[in-house]
Amino acid sequence: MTQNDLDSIIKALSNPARRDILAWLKSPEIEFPEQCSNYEHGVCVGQIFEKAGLSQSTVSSHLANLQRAGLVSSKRQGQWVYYQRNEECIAEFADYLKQTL
Amino acid sequence: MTQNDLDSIIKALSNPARRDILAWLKSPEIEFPEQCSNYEHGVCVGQIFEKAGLSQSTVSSHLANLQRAGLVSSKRQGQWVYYQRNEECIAEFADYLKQTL
DNA sequence: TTTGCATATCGAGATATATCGATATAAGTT
DNA sequence: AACTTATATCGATATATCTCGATATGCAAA
Repeated sequence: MTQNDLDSIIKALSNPARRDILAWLKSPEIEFPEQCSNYEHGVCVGQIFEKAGLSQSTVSSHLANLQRAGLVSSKRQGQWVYYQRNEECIAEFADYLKQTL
Repeated sequence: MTQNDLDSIIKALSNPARRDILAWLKSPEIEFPEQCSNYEHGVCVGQIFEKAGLSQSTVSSHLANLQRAGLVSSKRQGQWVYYQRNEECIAEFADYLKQTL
């Protein structure tokens, strides 16, 4: 974990909307019951948008931010783009912080 | 740990200068060998200021920020104010994050 | 009480972040 | 091809953060 990785992750987490999104993605079935498709690759942007109470562009921007930090990954399926947590990165970050903070 | 606590802690940690200071305070004897007094209550502002490469007022502001977040505590001894890590708060935060992130 | 040192606070300017609406892109539908 | 839906990008504005120098405050020494 480089200082740059750490920096982008902490900055990503420093925004409450992004923390909310990351938390919601822990339980997609519970947090996004409206979604028609399965949760194999996570939750699509529209679902998150509806729940977030922010504009579509803002939500998209937050998701891009989380992805740049490595905290989530995305997969396009037709018109939709699904986002899911990158548990490996998240765990590594939490461990690193517990170790070094 | 309330959402407010979490928010102020993460925001405090989102700045690299503040992360540096917090890291330095882990090993005062090594990082601040210049300090004349003992490290009982931590390190005084002037020492941190000299190491940080930032203005005195900026360093003071960063320390106040860390303290508001609960990550450090301060004790005045005569003219000097000593800052030290609040290990309890730091550990609680790291655990909370590992649990809930 | 005046002077000097250590730290905190204030006000201003610069940079970063959050947010939105408008629009572009990508894919599916008719 | 034209139209609709889903998402991303762009440009603008508002707010927050970082940083500084100047100054205030707290304390100690002369």
